[in-house]
Amino acid sequence: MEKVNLTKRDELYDKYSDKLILNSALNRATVSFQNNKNEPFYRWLKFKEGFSSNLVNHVLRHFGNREKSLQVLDPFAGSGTTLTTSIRKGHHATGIELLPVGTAAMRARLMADLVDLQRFEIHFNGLKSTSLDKLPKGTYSFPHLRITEGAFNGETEAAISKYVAFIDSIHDENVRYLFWFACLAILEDISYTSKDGQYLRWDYRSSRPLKSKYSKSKIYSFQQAIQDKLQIILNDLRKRDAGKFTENVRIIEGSCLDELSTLPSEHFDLVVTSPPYCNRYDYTRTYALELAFLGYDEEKVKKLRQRLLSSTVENKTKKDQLYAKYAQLNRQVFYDRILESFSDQKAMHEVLEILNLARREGRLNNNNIPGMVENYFFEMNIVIHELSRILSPGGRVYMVNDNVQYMGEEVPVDLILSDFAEERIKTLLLEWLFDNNLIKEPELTREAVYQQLPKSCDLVKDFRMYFGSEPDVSFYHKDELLAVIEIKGGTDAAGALERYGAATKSFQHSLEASKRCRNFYLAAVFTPELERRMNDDRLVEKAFDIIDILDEPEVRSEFFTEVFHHALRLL
DNA sequence: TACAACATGCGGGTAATCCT
DNA sequence: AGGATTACCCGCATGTTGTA
Repeated sequence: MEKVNLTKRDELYDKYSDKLILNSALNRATVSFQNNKNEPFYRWLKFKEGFSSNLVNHVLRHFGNREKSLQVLDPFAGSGTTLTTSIRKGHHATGIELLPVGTAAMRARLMADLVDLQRFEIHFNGLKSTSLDKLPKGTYSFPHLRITEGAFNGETEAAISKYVAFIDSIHDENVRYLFWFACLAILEDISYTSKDGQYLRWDYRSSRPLKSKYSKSKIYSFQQAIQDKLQIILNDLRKRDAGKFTENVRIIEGSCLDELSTLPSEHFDLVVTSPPYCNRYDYTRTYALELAFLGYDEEKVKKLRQRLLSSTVENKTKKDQLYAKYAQLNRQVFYDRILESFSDQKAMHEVLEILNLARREGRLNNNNIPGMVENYFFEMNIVIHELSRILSPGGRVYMVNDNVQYMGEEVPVDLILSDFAEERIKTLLLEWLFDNNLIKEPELTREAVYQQLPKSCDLVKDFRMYFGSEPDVSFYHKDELLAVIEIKGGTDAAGALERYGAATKSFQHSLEASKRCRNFYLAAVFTPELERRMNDDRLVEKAFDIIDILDEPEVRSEFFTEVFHHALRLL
């Protein structure tokens, strides 16, 4: 075995070991499309990469019953499960999606609100009563890409042509769109291909020269598939809910790397999303049939591949264009901060070093893997920073992701991304200080803080606040230490005492530095034993539940009162 | 036994570098 | 200089395994 240095990833695991939890309510079926495949509306397009409406419902329940309707965002909206599920519960939803297959599915959902049911049925009955072979041929031929060539047998290919000619004669725009979408949704079923992670896998019956004999379970005839699909759509249309989707959903077609920066700060309460994984899957290839049907040629497909969040070995870096974009927006500081936190991510750089070494020694099966991993985290870092800017106080992000392995090296995607996101509570403190005009530095603006958290900050009346790691936050008046805050986000009860133990060291230091110092302990879990220990030690002036601070305005204001009024006497 | 947000590999073309 | 060799990029494909 080769000798590798795993410390940086081990350190990251240690840092977050008490925050990792297993939740048996969220299983494989929930976080994938499986739970959705028989659900009305969701089942129109088999969007394998999606998660289920169950997951979104779980998150909405977990987020708690709020009086007001929430602003929900999905920056990687896909076929729109987050949006559809959220508005059903009375919320407002915004979705960003670049893959045209996804936006087509969401457009179909909009049409579902608008379409005239009777006219849909008339055309459906018309189609059922005539055999497709008897219809005129028309001029349409399926615009194949290189990698879709030979995906259909002759009969199916002809049927598609005739069907497209048939729907061209439908005058009602909404009905026509849904009929067109039905065809898009059955392309895989009627082809020799199946979507298989990174590429299309071909059935042995196709005319392609293949090394292995893969047998697709069932290849449907066009007539059968289209009728089944239209029937499902018709059944679901009868369950539509009076235009709610159209009224309460906003769909943005584009890349969230471009679009998030156009959204207002502190606007969204909840983000539920599933970004692409760092796993080499190339959706421009698995969705090649659909893209061809949508009119994408080779060139357009290539361009689309490069615009998507980097998750394939063929993605080139977007650093330069993102720099140019933020320069144009006059937000270089934000971009620089992202660069900084990116270069500070030691576990990721540990992985990159190992992968680059392997590449130099010829041990990688594809030499673009290090570049892909780097691009992925750089772009995701931008997404996370933008999300933190547009999230309202108390807002949360729920993200489905997975860790990956290359050459046996695990990349802890979840932890790296958590680390990027951890500054939320510090931002909250700064926000409160701004609200109460307690910040002295005139050049430190609210916008600047969202872009870059300062390491320290001068407050009025000779007070000063420092951000660090041990302690997380400290307050001085002139040279005297007056208060420190330790933040422990772990959620498992078993680790509660261990986390407190680590914090006591920092508390003891602060008391040695200044007897008047007040210690605040913020944790996500309090056990009876922990309460007893804190009572005995008398190190902690006051303890708060992090979740309560984030969620309950009264607790938050009590926390601020304790810190700024009682401990610091700043007010 | 079919199915997977799973994991790893290969061939051909071109650019870069080496060698005489 | 220019032919030979190597490195790298790009596009496309197959192999493996746990689970329901």
